[in-house]
Amino acid sequence: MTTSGPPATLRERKKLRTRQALEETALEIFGEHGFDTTPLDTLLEAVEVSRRTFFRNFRSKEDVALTAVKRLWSEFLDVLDETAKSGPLADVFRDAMLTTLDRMDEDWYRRFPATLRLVEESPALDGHSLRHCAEIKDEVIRRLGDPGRLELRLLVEFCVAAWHCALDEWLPGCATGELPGCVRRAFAAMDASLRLEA
Amino acid sequence: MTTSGPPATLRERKKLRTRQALEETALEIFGEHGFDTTPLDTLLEAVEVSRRTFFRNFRSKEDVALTAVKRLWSEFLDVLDETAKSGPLADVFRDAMLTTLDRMDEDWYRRFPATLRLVEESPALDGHSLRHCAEIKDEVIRRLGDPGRLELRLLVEFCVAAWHCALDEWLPGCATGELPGCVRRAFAAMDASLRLEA
DNA sequence: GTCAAAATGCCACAGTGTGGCGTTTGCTTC
DNA sequence: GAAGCAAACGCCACACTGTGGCATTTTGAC
Repeated sequence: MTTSGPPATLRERKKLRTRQALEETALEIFGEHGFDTTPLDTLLEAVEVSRRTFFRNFRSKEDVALTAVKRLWSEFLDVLDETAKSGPLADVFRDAMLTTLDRMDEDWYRRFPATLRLVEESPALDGHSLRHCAEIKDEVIRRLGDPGRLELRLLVEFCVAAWHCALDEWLPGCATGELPGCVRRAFAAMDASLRLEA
Repeated sequence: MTTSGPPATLRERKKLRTRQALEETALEIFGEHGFDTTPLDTLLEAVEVSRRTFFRNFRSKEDVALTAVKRLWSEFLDVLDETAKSGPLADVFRDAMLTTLDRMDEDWYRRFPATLRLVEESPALDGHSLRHCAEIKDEVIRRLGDPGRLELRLLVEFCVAAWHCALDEWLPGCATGELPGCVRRAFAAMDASLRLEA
């Protein structure tokens, strides 16, 4: 990430440790026994924290499972704020995503595919994921121009769709270095898709 | 709807009545007191059915609130099965949607906007709605061609995005006759959106 | 060392969704 | 029309998620 200066105080470091332990263990346990079928208590016992503490760190059971996804989009918005917007907005979106992917660390590339597999298996998790994605779309729109502009809304929706298609292509193999290629292919196909005939 | 021959037996009619009463009353009550803030029990007491009976008719609290949305997409798939697919697939999608809208009755045009307003207010409902939409997208893709085809996936995502934009434009006024116009405008804007510049 | 603030744990509660089981109600057959 | 059968229903109890109150421990500051 960009601006994650290591917390000075011992208290903050401790709190961060339990947060990370929850995120990490959540992926392990949910990945092994399924998200819907594993009670939250199983995670709490494994990390040895009370329910109260958990809900002070995460809004819901889904939240802790989706940290990798949220981190990606959070970074994406940061990148978007930094970059100069010029030329075709679809290219701006694609390049911002490529930059974002470049900034993700090794640990993220291990957690992210695991998260996607959880999302595939659990409708509840998928719903949460889609909902979060919708919020991000609104933010992206606000950063790219006039939110009331119909074409802009369509464009952002389409870019996110291309991103999801790229993920679908990438997920089976999950080779870290291939994701940018999948993204480029998906964005390159956007034009042809509109002209697709039966 | 198309193939809804009125149920012959008394038992089926009775069951249908409670189903409809639940759907109708749900929109009233949730619309008045909010979806998240209204317990399911309030609905159950109003319609005078037990929780057990409710969950035999609907999968969840969200389910009963989204019946109008589900009915739309169900009809849309039916229309898609009936129509001949030729020419640009984006046009096929748009025309199928226009046909679907034409088939909806007056009652639906009263419930549907009310449902959309509920979805706007409740993240949980929105998540369920988006999840259902994703399932429909897969069905549509299967009906339009090769599910593995990247361009096809993109196209369907884009068409659904256009539909949602049409709804956003329509929702404030909600005049029944204007929805087709909103749909045409949104689909007409698709081409320009890809070429949008900063 | 002391005191204030923050984080935690424990307890109780509301709300959603599921399963078992006995009872009612409508359908069928004689 | 009466008996038998199956579907729908209501009641009860339970598991799971998420929230609020409150006492306790831990940490940082003076």
